[in-house]
Amino acid sequence: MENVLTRKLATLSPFGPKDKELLANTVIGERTVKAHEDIIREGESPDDVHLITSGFACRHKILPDGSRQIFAYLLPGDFCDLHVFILDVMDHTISTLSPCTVVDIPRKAILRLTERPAIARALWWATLVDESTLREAVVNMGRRRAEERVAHFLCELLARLENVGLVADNTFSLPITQAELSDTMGLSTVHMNRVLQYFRGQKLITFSRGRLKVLNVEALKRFSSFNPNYLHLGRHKPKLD
Amino acid sequence: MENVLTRKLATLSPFGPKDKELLANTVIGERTVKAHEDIIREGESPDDVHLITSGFACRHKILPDGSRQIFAYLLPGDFCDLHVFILDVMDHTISTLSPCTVVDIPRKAILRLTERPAIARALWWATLVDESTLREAVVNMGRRRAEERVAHFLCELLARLENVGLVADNTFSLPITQAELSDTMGLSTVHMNRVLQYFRGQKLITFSRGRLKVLNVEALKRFSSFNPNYLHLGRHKPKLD
DNA sequence: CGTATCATTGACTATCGTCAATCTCTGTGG
DNA sequence: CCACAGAGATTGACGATAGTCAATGATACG
Repeated sequence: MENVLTRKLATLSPFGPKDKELLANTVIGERTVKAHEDIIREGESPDDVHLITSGFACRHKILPDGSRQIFAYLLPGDFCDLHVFILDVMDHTISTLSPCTVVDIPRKAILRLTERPAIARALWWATLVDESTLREAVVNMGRRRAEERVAHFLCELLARLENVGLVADNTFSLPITQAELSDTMGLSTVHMNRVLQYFRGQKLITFSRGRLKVLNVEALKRFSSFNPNYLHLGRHKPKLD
Repeated sequence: MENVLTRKLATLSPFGPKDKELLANTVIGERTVKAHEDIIREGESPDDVHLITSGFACRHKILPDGSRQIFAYLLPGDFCDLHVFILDVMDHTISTLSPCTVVDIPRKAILRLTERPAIARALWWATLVDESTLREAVVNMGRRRAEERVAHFLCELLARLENVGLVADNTFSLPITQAELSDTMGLSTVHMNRVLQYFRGQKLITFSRGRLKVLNVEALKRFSSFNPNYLHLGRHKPKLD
């Protein structure tokens, strides 16, 4: 009866059977979305909240000159747009990077979920981790050179995917193009390619046909001075008094 | 009886007299903090939430090589660390940039505030706008060259300060050094200086002795393709059904 | 008036982007 | 089975953007 969302949130907040049942009954009705389609667009004001259950999606913006910046990866178990409850209009677009399965959750169902304190806390936790991840992205873009930046990003992806059980033997599916990676890292495709070549030469990674293997996790972390604190993956100990 | 917080939040969520009274009674006991002191440090787990009532503070991280990245400016009316309710440990440091006045709000008082739905919504709104601002910061760092980047940042600052009534004649107090600006923009101090020289030469701004004047707002916005949507400054229209 | 901090400048270098060509892989139709 | 097309990856040559180093000016403050 467990789904990807329950598995993710349950590590944070101790759920009772009633919480789990409510979550299980909410995450139903998956639909598939092809690669490179929009899930929700800037300016829209959707009535459903979207949850990714498989595949990769991303938050991004397109600038007037046509260039694009991706600023967040949405992995299985991630909510796309919880914030439209408060900020009525989307200020960015969410698109799939690979084929995805998505669950559309009606507003009302979310309101029912947030009546359960443990679930509300877990959802709030999820938004705050998104924010923290963005802060680290700013650090990454502002103060690290291309090689360190990409290494740091890969460490983050490895940690996040491990957390939802999608890594085996330091290998995970990464079904996206180098152009998409460069839009993530704020680099040109050419430079992105050179960074990847460099990592291959250093025997740090292999990456082909949508699968990425980290050959030397410790070296990659050291190289990018990766510290996973900001992901707040450990078990949560709430103080509510 | 109005304070900077009430003024800011009241534009978002319609407050009743009881809401306002509660807010007024919460924001008491200001203390002053000198420039360049930490309000709360990475790794700490404070029992109070901090609210800036005057001056400039910032969120930042220091990297192992000693370089620093500032990723958010905290202006009067901004909360520093609402998130420690959920993420028990700070993952970054908050320091003053100028002398500040700060209010320390006990955990319990925040819990009491969040029992009022209008206030809870306004606080949630504030965190989501922080997040949205961070997304724009990533775009700014990733896909804009130094000149546009700085121009965009100045437009954002102007808009945010206008929103709390701290701008007159397109002029505002910006009591920080060029080194701090460069840590914000991910640039070297030398390059930061050159960008400012360029803007002065273009008659876009003046900036000296801690005061910044935007001489041509429209040109600055056009130059950086500034679109204030992401600040969500308009009046909030909640859908709660 | 001396000192410390900040701002400014020039010369040089490193990092990264652009352009354009080529290569590789994959899937398709004959 | 092979030729071909298209997308993505890779490479080299070159140029633009931004960093580093080091010296010099300006300003503020005791």
